[in-house]
Amino acid sequence: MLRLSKLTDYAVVVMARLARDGALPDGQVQTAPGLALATGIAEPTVSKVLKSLGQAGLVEGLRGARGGYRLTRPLEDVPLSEVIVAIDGPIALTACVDGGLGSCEAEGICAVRGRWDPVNDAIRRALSGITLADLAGVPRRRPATMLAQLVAE
Amino acid sequence: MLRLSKLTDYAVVVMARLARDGALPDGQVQTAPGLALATGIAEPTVSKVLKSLGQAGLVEGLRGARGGYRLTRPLEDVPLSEVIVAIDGPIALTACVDGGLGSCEAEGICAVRGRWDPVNDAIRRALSGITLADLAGVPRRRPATMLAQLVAE
DNA sequence: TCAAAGGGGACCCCATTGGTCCTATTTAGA
DNA sequence: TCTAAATAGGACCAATGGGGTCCCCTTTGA
Repeated sequence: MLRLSKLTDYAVVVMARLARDGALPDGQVQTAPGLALATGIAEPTVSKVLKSLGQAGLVEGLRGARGGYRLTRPLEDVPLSEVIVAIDGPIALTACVDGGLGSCEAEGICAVRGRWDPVNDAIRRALSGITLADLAGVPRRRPATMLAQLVAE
Repeated sequence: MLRLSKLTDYAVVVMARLARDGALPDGQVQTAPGLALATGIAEPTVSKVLKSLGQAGLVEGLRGARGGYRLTRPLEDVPLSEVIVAIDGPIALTACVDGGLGSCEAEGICAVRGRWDPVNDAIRRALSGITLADLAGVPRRRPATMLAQLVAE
């Protein structure tokens, strides 16, 4: 169905919540349990998502008592593609692409070999053109009706 | 990993092969077993793919002895998005989107509710801009180096 | 009349993903 | 100095759904 993982969905929700609650760069932090409560997502799952986001540098985790998480960038500066990569790994629509040689038994006769690249590029571009600010309910710089056009540019 | 199904990959390969072997609109037909042999994909799988493509109107199946399949349109006129829809169903990145109300327990507090639409639109546009001719090794109207730009338009 | 082909399902298996849990490590505050 | 609260990291389990196979029916040319 060409769907992205639920975890990625959660990641967007969590980051949007961080922004809404003021956990901005150099701002106050929000704890994982708190975010779980606020978003309705199970606490262990929230933690898991935040860990991945932390490794990707999209959020900053402060350890210890009174610790928590906050964004490292405002939502407008976070393209959706980065979140997807952080959670799901590299964006590549087919196994062929990242597997290299030897991963496909039909290699010799495959008529489409190596031709998925433009597709992957197109998807990456589309997803890079959308920021988390577009997805969250926070103030946007442009009217909503223009989003589709922007996104398709 | 945001990947599309293997079946879709197979579908593209099979359709490219149909074109290459002259199974064009109003042309000769190719049998499923023959295509399996030519592509290296298992015969039952090829059949499965062709059935789906047939239901979507992308290929035409002629029954009976000397039957087989042929394209209903040249590859240039088949956007990749149609193939994906034929095999995988509607292009919708998240369960939220097509599930309607009641399918998400966090509905009340979800900050991203209903905001995935621009993402889905962007993906659809990107995939509609690529035709099977771009993916197959068949003669193209434009130099390969321009593909990425075209695709991203 | 037969054989070769497509049409439409049912069916099983397994890989991936979602989700949970446990154990370190860090750090503010009493 | 000690404790509690929090992140960091990873191991682990369960289930969904997709890949793949198979079967039976219908159609049709020879």
